[in-house]
Amino acid sequence: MPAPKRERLLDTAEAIFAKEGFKGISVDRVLREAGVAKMTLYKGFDSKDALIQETLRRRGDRLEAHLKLYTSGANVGPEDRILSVFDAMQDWSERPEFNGCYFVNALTEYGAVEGEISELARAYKRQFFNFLNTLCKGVSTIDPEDTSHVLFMMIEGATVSYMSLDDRDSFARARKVAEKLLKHDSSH
Amino acid sequence: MPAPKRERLLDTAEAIFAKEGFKGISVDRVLREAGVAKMTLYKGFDSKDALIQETLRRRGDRLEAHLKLYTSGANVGPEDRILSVFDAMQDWSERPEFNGCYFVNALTEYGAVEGEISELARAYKRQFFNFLNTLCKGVSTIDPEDTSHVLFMMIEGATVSYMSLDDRDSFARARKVAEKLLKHDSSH
DNA sequence: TGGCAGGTAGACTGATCGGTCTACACGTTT
DNA sequence: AAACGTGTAGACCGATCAGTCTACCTGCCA
Repeated sequence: MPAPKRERLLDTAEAIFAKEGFKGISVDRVLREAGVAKMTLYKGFDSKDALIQETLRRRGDRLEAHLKLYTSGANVGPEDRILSVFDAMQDWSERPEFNGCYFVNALTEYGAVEGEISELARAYKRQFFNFLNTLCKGVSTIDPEDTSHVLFMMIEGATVSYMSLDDRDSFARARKVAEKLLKHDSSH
Repeated sequence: MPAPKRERLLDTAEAIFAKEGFKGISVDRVLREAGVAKMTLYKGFDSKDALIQETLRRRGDRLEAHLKLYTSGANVGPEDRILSVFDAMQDWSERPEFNGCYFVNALTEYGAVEGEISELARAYKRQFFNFLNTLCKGVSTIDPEDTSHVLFMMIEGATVSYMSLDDRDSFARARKVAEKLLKHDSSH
């Protein structure tokens, strides 16, 4: 499959899946909106599930790059590096393709049955947690294990609050809580 | 439709929808597992969507009763009332029917299109937020608006962490953070 | 005991699903 | 220009979807 068609197909698929879920969307719908023929899809991918898996990988890699962009400043302290994750997620959530966490959404539809999709989704969530965990290990005054779990919870919670209550300030609010926690933890 | 069949149908439907999502589940599957005939379903409900709506209402009412059970103690201070929401959710999450938030899950599949299902799901999330908000108004030393949003985020985040990282301690962890916040906020 | 009514089983319908097959269009090579 | 090969369009396939229809069963009242 020529690269531009493949790109268009994956971009369209990811956009639709993100907004409207996976199982309820037909491949015909994706094909129609992408302007791509069915054989073109099935030459490049084994199945609809394989297409979904590839959109998960692409989104995961894109999110990872986005996070690293925000947290890899040279002259920033470890606490600020952590706080900038919240800025990164706020920016991420303002993109039109955002509709809650793509991987969590995949898990609600595929998590009950073992399979490559649920494994991929879980792997990317663990990867995000490990990313937070590594950042926390740079701060000597906190328990990295506990704090990274708390940070993970706050970011996931901000995501859900953003979506289900239309709370546009959720990430800023979560960031403030994180600031408080990073300060207070160091005081005992 | 006789009451016991209706109950069995709704219980089975809710259990399957909770574990495996909505759109990917056929009414035939629900019928088979409930041991109920198709006509019995369609005498009692207009459509699959109407059945889903009723499961949302039932679960919402059940969760509300569960929360009130935990938070309506007579001789409990307002802070402890708030903290007991985390105990309630931990208990709730240990039930076999738990698989993340039923309403958030419904929103990931139906949230993009206006409809009765997404409206119901959003309404129950707002109701939960309002419940937290009311509890917060009983504590004079905090900003109820801000705190209830933060509590909402933490509970939703604990739910996602529980599901996607298999973090069985997420609600206890979130409760500890809430304790800290309720104390610290009162000190300035 | 006869007849009526409510409820149920499961065959059936048209639409739509994921996936395949075929016929052809077009750029490249000779 | 002729022959070839890659890639595409869309008809097509069996399976399955949500929802309906019909034939029957069963309990109830006369």
